[in-house]
Amino acid sequence: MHDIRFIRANPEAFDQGLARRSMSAQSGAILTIDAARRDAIQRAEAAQSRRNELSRAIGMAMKQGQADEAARLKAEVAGLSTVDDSAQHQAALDAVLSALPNLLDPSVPDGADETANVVQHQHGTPATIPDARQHFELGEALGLMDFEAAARLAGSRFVVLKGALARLERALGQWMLNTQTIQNGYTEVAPPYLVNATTAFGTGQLPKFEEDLFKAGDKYLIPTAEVPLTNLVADHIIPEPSEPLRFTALTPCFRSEAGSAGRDTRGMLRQHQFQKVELVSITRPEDSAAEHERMTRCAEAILTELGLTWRRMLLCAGDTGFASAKTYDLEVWLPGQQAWREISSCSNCHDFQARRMNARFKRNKDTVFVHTLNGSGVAVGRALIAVMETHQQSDGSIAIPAVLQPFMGTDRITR
RNA sequence: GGACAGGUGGCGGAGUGGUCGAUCGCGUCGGUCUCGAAAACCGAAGUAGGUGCAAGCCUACCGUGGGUUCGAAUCCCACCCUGUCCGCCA
Repeated sequence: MHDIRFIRANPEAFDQGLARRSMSAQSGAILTIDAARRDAIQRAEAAQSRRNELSRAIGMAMKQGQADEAARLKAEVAGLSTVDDSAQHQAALDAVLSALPNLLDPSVPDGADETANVVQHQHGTPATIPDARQHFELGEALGLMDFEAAARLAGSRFVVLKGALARLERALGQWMLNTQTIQNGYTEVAPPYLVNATTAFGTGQLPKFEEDLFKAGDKYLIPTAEVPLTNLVADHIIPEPSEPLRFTALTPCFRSEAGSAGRDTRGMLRQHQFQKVELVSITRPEDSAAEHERMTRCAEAILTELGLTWRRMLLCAGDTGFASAKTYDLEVWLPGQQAWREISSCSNCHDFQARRMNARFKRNKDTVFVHTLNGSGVAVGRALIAVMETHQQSDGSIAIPAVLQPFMGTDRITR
């Protein structure tokens, strides 16, 4: 959500910010609504003030037994105009502002799409495995990955994992969660997987992206634990966070994948349901940039310890998400697919979500909006894919990374 | 799902139609005292919007939304949430 006062004071800067996202100028239309809104407020409040004044006088007159005077004042109140259309103008303003994306951090490069993203760092070199197979080929050959069964049970974009692969998914989730809590100091949270509309609005899923969510009754299935974790501070004035608040959760995530029909239909790269370890930080404004780097490193360490080849991408203007001011994507190399694929996305949202959910802290006399950050630490389903394709053996078995062996009870998955 | 009881400022808890944004306690902040701290004492402090160079002034907010009234934290209606008991149930 944008600060109307910022737009009022800096209309050109605001429009230039939108232009970086290939959006047309909005400040003119916004300020017109704002002017009408303030005019309506002033008229309504003036009338209200006069009425309050007369009401007090009536009370006084009645107390002193001056019935005639009271009656005269009542008649005067009855003649007062009571129109208050400020709420309509406010609603119109909110509708416009809540649908506009966050302004970008100055360090974000220009560009229209992912081709303009910038490689920041690369760990390892893409392996060329002779006759490398993709994860679904490996999984089906092992008899532990069943897309047909999932389709019968639920439909497309689901998978059934069995035996050692089901256990591998569980091992990945447990190990990642342990790492983020024990080593990196995040507080483990077990949040609801369904949230109400207010919560979904707070992080920016609503109103613009409702079609991406699954709905159950009047609730929404979370598309990421970012939604409940970030909203933990919604509507709160917290103590000044000299050290960032850090939350993590391992949850299933549910996405309708509306609009991605035909993309990544084979395998379990793009599913309606997947596990993810999410990282969320709540910081002071001056701390969010450093926290963004720290959070990204917390995700990167996971990939390194799993023996994966990865690179950090700084997303360009056109590829940065709605609520984010700056995003790093982590991509892993998938030897079977011979491609880099996103496995984590770490975003600094500045105060954009904080404004939507009214999350602040107190500093001296001021109430200040917090900064919110979120990142995958990391996506479990995609980590499973990466481990399978990276550590596949010529006989079709999968070598288990050392860090996962205690959770697996074995160093290899075989038929 | 049914029956009761509740939802008030960071927390606890008063307040049942007329200067109530709201008594009080705890906690917080500033000060006095002290070498320093504690205790004690004194004082300050809600959120948002509008307006003004500013001091300030105005408006709204007592779960949410309506209603009654000149006037609502207080009365009425609906809904949401919490607690207790009952029913059902992993």
